[in-house]
Amino acid sequence: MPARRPRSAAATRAAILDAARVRFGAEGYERTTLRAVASDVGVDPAMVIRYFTNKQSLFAEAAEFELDLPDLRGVAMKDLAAVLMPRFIAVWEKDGTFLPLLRASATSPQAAEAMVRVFAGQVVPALCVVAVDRAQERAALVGSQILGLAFSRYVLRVPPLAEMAPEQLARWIGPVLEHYLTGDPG
Amino acid sequence: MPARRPRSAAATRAAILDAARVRFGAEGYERTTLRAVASDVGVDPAMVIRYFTNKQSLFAEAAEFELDLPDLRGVAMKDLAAVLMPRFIAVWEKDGTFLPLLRASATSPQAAEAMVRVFAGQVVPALCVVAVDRAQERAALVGSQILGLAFSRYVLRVPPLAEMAPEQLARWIGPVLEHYLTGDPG
DNA sequence: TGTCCTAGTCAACACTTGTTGACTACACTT
DNA sequence: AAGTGTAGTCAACAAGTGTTGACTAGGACA
Repeated sequence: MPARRPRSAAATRAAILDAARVRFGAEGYERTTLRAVASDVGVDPAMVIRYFTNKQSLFAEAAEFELDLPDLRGVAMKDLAAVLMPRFIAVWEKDGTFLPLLRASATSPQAAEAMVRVFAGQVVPALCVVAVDRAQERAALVGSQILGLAFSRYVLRVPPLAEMAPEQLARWIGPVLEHYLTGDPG
Repeated sequence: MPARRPRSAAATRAAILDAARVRFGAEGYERTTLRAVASDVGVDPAMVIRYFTNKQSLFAEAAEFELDLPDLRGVAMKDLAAVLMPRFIAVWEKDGTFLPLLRASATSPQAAEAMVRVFAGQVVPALCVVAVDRAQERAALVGSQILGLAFSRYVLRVPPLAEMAPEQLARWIGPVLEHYLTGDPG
């Protein structure tokens, strides 16, 4: 019998959560199996249920995250992208929680709702201080571009976008954000 | 025994394909079951296999589509969005083949590749006639915005975007396309 | 030493899925 | 009326899923 060296409950719970994030992020909700997550951690599948009761609950916890957008007051319109882009990229690439949610939201209505909540709760407020009118509309447009970028870069891996440097990306996106936030279409 | 009224093979095949498109579009690849598709058509699951041999093949056939982008030569830059947007929206809303592919590409590498192929084979060439240099890069950026829009509007159903009129959408997007196709960031 | 609590395993359940192969009703030919 | 090809059904398999409940090693404490 190989010596069984029990860690603390909190440690395994955290390990499971981490593994789940990676798997959900790489393979999406349905293709991620509890058995795979468990085996990543080197633990019995039953443990996953013990600590998270459900696959759905596990996902819900794995997909919760903070964007931590900086305060945009006092940032010049033309510098907006340069300020925001690094933050977005950091969140995207932490292989933490964004990708799982993005992937899952394509097929799961609940995940889609969660995504909308993140958007409404964190992106819209941050942009409200720079968009004078029709904030919802403007923020949604900004969101659509940001989301499309994430999808093209990390999910589809469209060559030119997947390899583009963050600064270059910011230079392209900058005028677009400016347009969405201040432009005035009929 | 209720009278069994066999249709032509081609007819059922087509019916199955249609049902599959709807299901794949609404629920994604993994959550779509052959049994559900079959029951939509009112037929035995075995028929689906008989005509398509595989779930994967069924999907592959269901997700093949033509964008039929118009020839953009002679279209003024400022009218580009007004020309393109209706075409995109038509394809998106036909509940034909775009949504299945978009949804599936979030979790299936093959679907993602298929999406990239559509993009490289149909979007890039159409835009090449209006983008002078760095066509790949410019087209990819345009694609990211278009994709993000589709995702926000049809998958996430972000309120302001889901309900926006196509013309309004075109007015917002217009300057962005123009920027991506003609702008010059360091 | 004996007794709990806790982190963990084990084996199995109930169910769903894609897929198969053998069978059957129907309609048209002869 | 007999026969034949085709559109379709039926029942089942094999594999994999989330989930459960009963059990066990191992340290802490009395």
